[in-house]
Amino acid sequence: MTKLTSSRKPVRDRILEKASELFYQEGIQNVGIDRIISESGVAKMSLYNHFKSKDALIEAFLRQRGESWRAWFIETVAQHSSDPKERLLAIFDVLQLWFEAPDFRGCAFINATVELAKPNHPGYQAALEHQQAVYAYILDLAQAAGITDPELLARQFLLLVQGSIVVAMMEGNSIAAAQGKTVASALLGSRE
Amino acid sequence: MTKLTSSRKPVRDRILEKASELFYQEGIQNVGIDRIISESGVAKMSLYNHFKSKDALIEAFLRQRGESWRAWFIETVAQHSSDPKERLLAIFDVLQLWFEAPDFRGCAFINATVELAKPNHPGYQAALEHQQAVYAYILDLAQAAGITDPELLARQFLLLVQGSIVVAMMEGNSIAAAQGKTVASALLGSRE
DNA sequence: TTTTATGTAGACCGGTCTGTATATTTAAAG
DNA sequence: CTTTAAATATACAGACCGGTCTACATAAAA
Repeated sequence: MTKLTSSRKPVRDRILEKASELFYQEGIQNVGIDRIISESGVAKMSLYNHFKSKDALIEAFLRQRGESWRAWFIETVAQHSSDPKERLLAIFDVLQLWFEAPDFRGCAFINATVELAKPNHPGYQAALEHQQAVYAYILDLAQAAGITDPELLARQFLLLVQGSIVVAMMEGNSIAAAQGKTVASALLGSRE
Repeated sequence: MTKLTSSRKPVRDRILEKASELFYQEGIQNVGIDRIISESGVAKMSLYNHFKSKDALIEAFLRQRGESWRAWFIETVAQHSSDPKERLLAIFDVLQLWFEAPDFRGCAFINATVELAKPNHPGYQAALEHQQAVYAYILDLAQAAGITDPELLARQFLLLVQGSIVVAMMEGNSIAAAQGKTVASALLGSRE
């Protein structure tokens, strides 16, 4: 008969999945290796077989989360509209959806830079690359929308996005998203 | 003769001073009690004589830093201009000054909420109160400037301020301040 | 001078942390 | 059936953590 434990998925995936959940939810430093292995039902040696250290696991967590978050975000924005300019505004509708998720606890990458503190940590670089990727995505939208000086607008939007995330996290509600959208509207409107 | 050690200032002040420096610079969780006592030249029992626990020390650090930061910020903005509307823009000039300080490592209160994670931590509430105080200050300026719907503008500015801080911290430079100011200008301009 | 308060020095405690070593089981491939 | 690779369970090392305890030094107040 098949195993009773939840060992359907490969061991590595189960470790990374549980680590992602705990790291994001409770903070990287507040979650120990023992928590991860016990809650994912895996032996400690299996973890160190797939990841050479906790730092390596942290980096894997950040890189995987970066990819999946951006995929979700870009896809959801695309579903809101096909017009680039409308998509720029839809960014804040999608942010609001995110903020309202019960497990929302801010941006994993901002949080990681705060917690890891040292810029030479492998996870720190992953966080920077994520922020660059988000900027590149907004820049794409701005260029597709025919905005003059799209780089400036993308940077302005980046500030608004990050500001909304931080305020939403600290306050524990989603009203920052709608307020960010009003600023975004003003920025787009002042260019016509 | 007077003591050779740097025991000019009261013990409690020396502890709090060094704790503030280390907590902000390297992160609360990355700094242990032993570091604080050794670098401030104080006995461990003295620390626990003045603060009942590390958590209490963290809270004291945040409350003291909140007061002194806001005092510096408000004063420096005031020096930039006496006109309320110009002061709203000067916010971002002062932010830039802050970002360029060699020891800048983001907002101690955002960082604290990320690190402490648990909203029932005594330091978490202190961080929320700081954010409220900053909002109240911006609201004051907006009202003095005769802005219509000053509450909305203050919230919009709060997003910009927090966004600028986060981006400046992650990137390690101060260009987010000037870009935040362009958004602030657009917001004020679109109201005339 | 004696008392009292404050600070120092350092050992020490229980607990937790990351990471390793070892011995055993499982299961698939030959 | 045998071999081989992967996962398990568990003990353990070594460091570090927050926090307590005790013994001693200092200095001002009585």
